[in-house]
Amino acid sequence: MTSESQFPNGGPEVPLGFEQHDHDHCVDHALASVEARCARKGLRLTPVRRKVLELLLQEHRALGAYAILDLLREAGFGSQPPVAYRALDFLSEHGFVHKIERLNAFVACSHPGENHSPAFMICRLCDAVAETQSAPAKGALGEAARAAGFLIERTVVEAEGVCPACVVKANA
Amino acid sequence: MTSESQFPNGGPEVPLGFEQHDHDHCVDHALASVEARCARKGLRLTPVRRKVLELLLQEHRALGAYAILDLLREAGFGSQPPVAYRALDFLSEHGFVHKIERLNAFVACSHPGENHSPAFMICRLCDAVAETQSAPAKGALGEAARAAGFLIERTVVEAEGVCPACVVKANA
DNA sequence: GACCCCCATGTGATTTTATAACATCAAGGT
DNA sequence: ACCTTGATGTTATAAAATCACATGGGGGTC
Repeated sequence: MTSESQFPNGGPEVPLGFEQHDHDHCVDHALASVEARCARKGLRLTPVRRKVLELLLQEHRALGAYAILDLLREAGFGSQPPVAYRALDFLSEHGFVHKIERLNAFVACSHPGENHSPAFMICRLCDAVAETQSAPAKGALGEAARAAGFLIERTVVEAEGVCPACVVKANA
Repeated sequence: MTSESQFPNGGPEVPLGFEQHDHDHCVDHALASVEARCARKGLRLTPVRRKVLELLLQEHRALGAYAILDLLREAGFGSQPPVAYRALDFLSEHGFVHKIERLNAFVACSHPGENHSPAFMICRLCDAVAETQSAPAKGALGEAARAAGFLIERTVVEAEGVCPACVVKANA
């Protein structure tokens, strides 16, 4: 397995996570991890579903359902919208991909753990998306919910702004 | 001006904010406040824009752009999508209404203050939406952004769950 | 007043995103 | 062999959003 020092100059131009890394390795690793989790839980990671996940991991950025659909077509799968949406439904239901509401687009989950409430940073200049953790129920929102008697089941947390790379470009 | 005790039994059935109140008064108050702010800032609160805001205040829940469009048509305004979207763009640009990304819908802002980063609680059973404040930049997300060098400009915070009224119904 | 510019509105057409409805098919159990 | 269940393929349609271009109204300036 290759080390990240293989890319002294940054490797492939992949913005997600705002940092460079050994991408092939990270795709393989993520796929293997999802396969293992599906096996453990008795979930069926069928060819289409696996392909959609692989595409999202490979692209490593937020893709619209129709962009995914195009890639599926190229890969020889069905090319009608429900094909993509059904795979995305499955994958996001189980936390393997996340929908970015703000972009109507989807990213592969970049966190290994089982349950997490993800938060995203979206660059308005280059559309890069980085995933991180949030604990919205712990802050002001959680307090308001408790006070109102509202039961939080799920949270959408998305920050829009400028990613480090674009900040540099903007100042150049 | 009427006091809220006018509705000992809850008044009109309006779920937003998860509480009952004197709705006519709150609409008038909000409209007047927005008018004042527009006057101060030199913003043009034109008839369509004012009407859209009024409709959202009156309905007091999240409305899709096309629902708004229908109401505009009934009120004698233009009825093509851009009419609604342009008014909504203006109103949300200036913080008088907010878009609920999760629902592709819009609500009137229920907070008077100038700048605020709103957060929303969305009931998955009755679609009621309550606005509250958040400080996402203060928690885990803010920390991650600082660490990554990401500049947050705007945040989307939406909690999905069950509102107090529907919790009661569900237990009945 | 005539002109111009800016901005908002009206309108038709189109694009993008998402779902409904129904037929087919493969895997696993009885 | 039969049935059930869940996944896929396909056609059609709904819902959300934008593009492009024409019209019109208010304020300036000369």
